Amino acid sequence: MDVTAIIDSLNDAQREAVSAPTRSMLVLAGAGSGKTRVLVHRIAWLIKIEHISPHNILAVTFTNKAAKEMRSRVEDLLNISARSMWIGTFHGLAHRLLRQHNKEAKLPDTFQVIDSDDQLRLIKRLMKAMNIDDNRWPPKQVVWYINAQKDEGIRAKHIQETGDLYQQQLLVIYRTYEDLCQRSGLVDFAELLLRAHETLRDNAELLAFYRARFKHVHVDEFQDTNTVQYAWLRLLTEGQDNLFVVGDDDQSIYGWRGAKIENMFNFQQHYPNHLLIRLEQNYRSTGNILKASNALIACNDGRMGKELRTDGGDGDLISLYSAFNEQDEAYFVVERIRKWVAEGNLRSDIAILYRSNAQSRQFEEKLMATGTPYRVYGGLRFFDRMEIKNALAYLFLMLHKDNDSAFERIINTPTRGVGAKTLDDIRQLARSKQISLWQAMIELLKAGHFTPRAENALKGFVQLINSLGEQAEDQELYEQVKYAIEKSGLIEFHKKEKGDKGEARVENLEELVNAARQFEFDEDNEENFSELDLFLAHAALESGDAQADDFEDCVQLMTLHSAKGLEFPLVFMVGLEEGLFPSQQSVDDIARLEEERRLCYVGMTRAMKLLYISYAESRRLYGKENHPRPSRFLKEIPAEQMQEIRLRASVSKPVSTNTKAKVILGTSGRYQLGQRVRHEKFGEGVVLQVDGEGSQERVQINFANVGMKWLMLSYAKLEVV
DNA sequence: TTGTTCCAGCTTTTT
DNA sequence: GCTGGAACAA
Repeated sequence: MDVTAIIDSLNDAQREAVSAPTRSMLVLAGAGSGKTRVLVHRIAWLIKIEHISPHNILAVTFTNKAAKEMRSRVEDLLNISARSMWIGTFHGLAHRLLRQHNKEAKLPDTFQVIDSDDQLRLIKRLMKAMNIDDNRWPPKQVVWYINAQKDEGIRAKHIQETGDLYQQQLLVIYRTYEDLCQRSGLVDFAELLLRAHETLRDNAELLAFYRARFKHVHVDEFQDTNTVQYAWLRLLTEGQDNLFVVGDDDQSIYGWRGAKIENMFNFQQHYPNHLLIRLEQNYRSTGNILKASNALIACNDGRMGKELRTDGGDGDLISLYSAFNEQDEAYFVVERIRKWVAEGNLRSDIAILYRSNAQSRQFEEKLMATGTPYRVYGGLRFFDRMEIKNALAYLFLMLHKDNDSAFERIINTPTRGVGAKTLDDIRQLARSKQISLWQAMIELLKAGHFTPRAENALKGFVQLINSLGEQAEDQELYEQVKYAIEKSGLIEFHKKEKGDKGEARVENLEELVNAARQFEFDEDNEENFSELDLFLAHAALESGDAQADDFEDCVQLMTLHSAKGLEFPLVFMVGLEEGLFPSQQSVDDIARLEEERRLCYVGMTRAMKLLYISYAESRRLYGKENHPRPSRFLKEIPAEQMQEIRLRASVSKPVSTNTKAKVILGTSGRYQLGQRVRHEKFGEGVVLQVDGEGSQERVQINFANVGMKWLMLSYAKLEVV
């Protein structure tokens, strides 16, 4: 292969980044400027032109999806298998490191990764055992505190005791939690990263080995790295000048999760020899969308500075719709979708983006009513579902009897007659003798401590878990899974659940068997972990997509956060209201407000051709009627790029936006907002909206007797009262 | 052990 | 206004 295949398709800036001689590099990649492309081509360049072995390349991403995509794109481009290349998420790579060097990491070789849900349960249990008031110290806040410390690389022992009782208690819980995890070999997400960092830092030999191995280190979405992640990267690359990072400070939207946008500025200090490259050529959006986005983000201070441009035309103006209320907003969006589809376009090219998940409901209802297929992103992921976690807990416990989280989860699921009293006794003994719940149960059984009923139940449980373990020895992975969910009675248990909920659960369990069948066991995985072990770790680290890819053509609904990295020809950004977007909690803090603005920027730059922005003048939130002001972000978008859409024939009250153009629909002017009319069947009502033109013209009327209705003017016989 | 009722809480969530 | 979880009663 020659050079041309790798760099011909690139623009000048991209080409410079891809083909530069080895040194640290910061690629400031604007939205839609081809940042993944640069990473992929850079790696291809190293392998093909610089003859670097894939073995010597490390690439880190944040999501499993991004990691997979990057690997397959490199492989496609070069037509080789790049298996020996380390590409993965920070968490995945940290896990791999800890597995391979568990001794150096001071972890038992049976250590287990726990997800955030397990972590919360663990903290709750711990606090109960410590008799801590969970009103003063809500477990969620405790978890947040602990993770925030770990993200900063701070252990309990590093924290100074203060006189503050609240802080003091948090610290005590943190310390106890650390001990408990260490004793039972549990590793939460933040711990994976922190432990991986410490392990390298404290083992000169290991560190030297990995520094020698990873001759080139690449990072995607660098603006989202937290303190520990960056420290880990620095450790690996210190003195080597080989850290290649790609990021966009304007798209940093995870500060609240510990991401440090400062890492981008610090990088420039820490790697003084670095080359800075800006990718500002945008291949996604029209000129108007880019101009508007540029203007909005320019309102932020402390940026590295970047302006997106396109060679394409200006395209359509951004449309702004001021809705009467949230119902009306949803109606408007769905109506536009109907038109778009009627014009022969794909539903899957449409995204509805909102600030908070709760906003999806309105749109779902309206979409459902019009029979428009849609898909909501977010929500529970496959491996997070209760039934799946229960099934996995059986497998966990069969493998590691001392895993207390698994024990707690399934000791009475399905119900087998083990009540609170029985469980309390077990917990008590476990705590006082510092042994696992399983061991405590065995001891109490031996001592004949329980009532006959409880004893039977527990004996049956022990037998069940043991028999699963015995069976497993000569079974394939998927057979083990299948056997476990059947023998455990989980299938039966969920079948009994009323409604289609239970049905869905059983289906999910069957899907789990499938997932096990498809699980790719990495035989040459340097360490001799069992297939089941790796499958369970996989389940914790990769939560799995919410739904398996549904190939039906449907409208995409998601939060602005989950839209990052995606693009759609038609985008609706909804709920642009003060208090909602920017969110109430952010308006008093400049740093958080700027993050909201970046979020808005991320949303706008998802749009390729058409962007609709809307807000409601009145919105029901938590059961209360609100009259929010339009979002300040609307005023930051230049009027030249916007047009205001009006469905209503008459404008009830002027809105405080600065749009130049106005598009007024439903112009016949026969009916006006607020006009009283009479329908021969429905009785009297008030006109709420007018929409459409000519024979398509329709009015929405709120009837005193039958509520809101949409009527076609050409059919409905209306009388002005 | 199960069903009921009451009550807080309520942005965003790559792993 | 809805939901999940905890506290109750049966």
